[in-house]
Amino acid sequence: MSKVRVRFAPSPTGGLHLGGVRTVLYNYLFAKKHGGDFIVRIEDTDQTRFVEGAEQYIFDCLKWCGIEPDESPLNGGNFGPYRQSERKEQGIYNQYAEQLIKDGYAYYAFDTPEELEKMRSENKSEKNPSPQYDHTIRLKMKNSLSLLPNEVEQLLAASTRYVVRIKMPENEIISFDDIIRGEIKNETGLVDDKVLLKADGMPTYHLAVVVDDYLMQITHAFRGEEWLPSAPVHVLLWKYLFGLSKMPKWAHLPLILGPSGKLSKRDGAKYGFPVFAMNWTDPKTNELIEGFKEKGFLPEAFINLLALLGWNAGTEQELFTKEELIENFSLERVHSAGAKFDYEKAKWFNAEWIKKLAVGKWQWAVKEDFNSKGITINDNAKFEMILNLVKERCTLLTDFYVQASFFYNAPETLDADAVKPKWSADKNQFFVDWIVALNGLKNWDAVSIENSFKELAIEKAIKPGELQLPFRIMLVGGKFGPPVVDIAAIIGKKETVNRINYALNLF
RNA sequence: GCCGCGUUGGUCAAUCGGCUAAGACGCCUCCCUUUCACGGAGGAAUGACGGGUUCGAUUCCCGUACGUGGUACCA
Repeated sequence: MSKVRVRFAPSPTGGLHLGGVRTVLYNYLFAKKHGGDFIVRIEDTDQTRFVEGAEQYIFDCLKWCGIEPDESPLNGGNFGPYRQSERKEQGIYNQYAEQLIKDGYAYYAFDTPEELEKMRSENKSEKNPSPQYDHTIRLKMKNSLSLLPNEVEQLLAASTRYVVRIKMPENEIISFDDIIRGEIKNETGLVDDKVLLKADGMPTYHLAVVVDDYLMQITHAFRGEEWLPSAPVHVLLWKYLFGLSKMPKWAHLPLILGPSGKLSKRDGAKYGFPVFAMNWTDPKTNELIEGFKEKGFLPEAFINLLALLGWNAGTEQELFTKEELIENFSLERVHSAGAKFDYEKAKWFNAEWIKKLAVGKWQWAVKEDFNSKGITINDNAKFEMILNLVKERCTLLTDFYVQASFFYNAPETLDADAVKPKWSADKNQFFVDWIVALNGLKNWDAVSIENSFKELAIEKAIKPGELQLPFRIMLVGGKFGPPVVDIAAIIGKKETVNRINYALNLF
C-alpha cells in the first residue's frame, strides 16, 4: 500500500470550532498511526468570504494543540501550492472543467443570478420548497445543453459570464464505502447539477476537493457528516476524471452537537463555554468568541477530550497522551452518531491533566495569567511549589488566581461572617498572645508554627479546631485553600503577623 | 417537501445474538479531612416505538416517530 496521506482543508472564514479541531485531530492521529503525512490545504475559493487573519489563526490553533502539519502553505511540500486560490492562478482547475465538458459530463451555464432566482421562485411550491437546478429543469435553462452549438459559441466569444455545472445522470445509483458508516447509496437524479467552476474562474469545493486530492495523492479523506449528501458528486467526478480505483477512502465524521442541536459559535456565549480552540475576534464585527486556551485549558486535555468525543479505545482508559492516542486510534471505533458536547466532562479532563502533568509544563501559562491580573512572579521555584500545593483544587488554569493569589497579596476582603458568630474575647486574646510567641519563633516552618499554635491553645484551654478557621480567614480571606500552617510558612512571619493584626481589628 | 445520516441513563459511551446492560462525567449518601479540594466506599439513573427473523434480541431486517445534515456561483 502506498504511503498514507490525509488532509485537513479548512476554509479561512474565521474561527476554528470544536468540530473542526476534532476533524484535524482524527486526520492527524490516523496519519501518524500509519506513518503517513498530514497535509493542510487552504480552501479559499470563495473570495467573498475572505477574512483577514483567519488563516494564521488556524495555524496558531494547530500549533497550540501540538498538531504540526507535514505539508502546508507555511512549511511547504512537494505538492504545492497549498492554497486553492494560488492553484487556481496556475490554471489547474480550469483544464479539468474543460475536460469534463469535452467528455459530456459537464456543461456551460449562462444563467444570471437573476434568472436563477426567477427559476427558483417560479418553481417553488409547498411540495418543493427549494427547487434545484437539475435534470428536470436544465433544458429550460440557458446552457450548452439547451442552446444550439453556434449560440454557445457566440456567447463564449462575447465573453459572457458562465459557470460550469456537472451533468448529473438521471437515473443512476452511486454507492461508495464509508469507513465509519459502511455502504452509502444515492440516487443521482435527486442531486442537482452542482456548479463546478464559478463565473470568476474559481472552482467550487466540489471540483477542488477532487482535483486537489488527486494531485496531492490523498489516500484517505475525512470530513464532517454535512458532506454526505454531496458525496455522490465527488464520487462521480473521481469516476469521470481519474478513475474510481484512485479515489481516496472516505470517512464522514459525526457532528458535534451543542445543548440544543447543532453546536454553534453562539452556544458559547449562551451556555458559558468556549467553542473555539483559541480566542477569535471577528475583524468586521469585533465580536469575540472565547477559546479553550484562554479559558484555561491545557492543550493535552483539549485534544484528549476531543478525541473521546465520538471515539473510544474500547477499553476503560479515558486519559490519553497524544502518543497514546496515535497508538490506539482507529476509525472503525469512531461512533457514527453525533455527540453532544458536555462542558462538565471537558472540565474534568482538564482537572485530570493538571494533576497528571508536571507543573513545569504549564507554569508559564499561569504566570502569564497572574501577570495580567497584576501579580508579578519573580521566584519561579517558589511559584512552582505553590502551584503544586493548590493544583488539585483547580480545574482550569485560570482557577489558580483565586486559589493562590493570597500567597502574594493579602486578601482584599475577609469572610468575617464565618468567624464572628463564634468569636470571643478569649479567642482574640489568643491571637494577641500568639503574635508574641510567633515573633519569638526560631524556625519559621509549618511544623514549628503548628506546634506553637497547639501549645498556646492547650495552655489557654481552647480547642485548636476552633481557632484554625479564624486563622485561615485571616490569611486566606475565605474557607478554602491548602493547610493553613503551610500558607503561613510560605508567606513568612512578618506577613503572617500583619494579616493577624489586620483581621483582629475587624472581628 | 425531498434526500442522506443517526437513535443504549441528563451527557460521553461498552456490547459485535445469551444481559442480572460495563465504565466515565454530573448528581446524591457516607468515609477521610478541625477549611476547601483530592482520594476512597456506596446509590439513583439507560436499550425511542411497533412489527418481523431467531431457541433467544440492545445487538440482524422492515416500518413509524424523533433528532440532525443537505437541498447556494458557502465550505
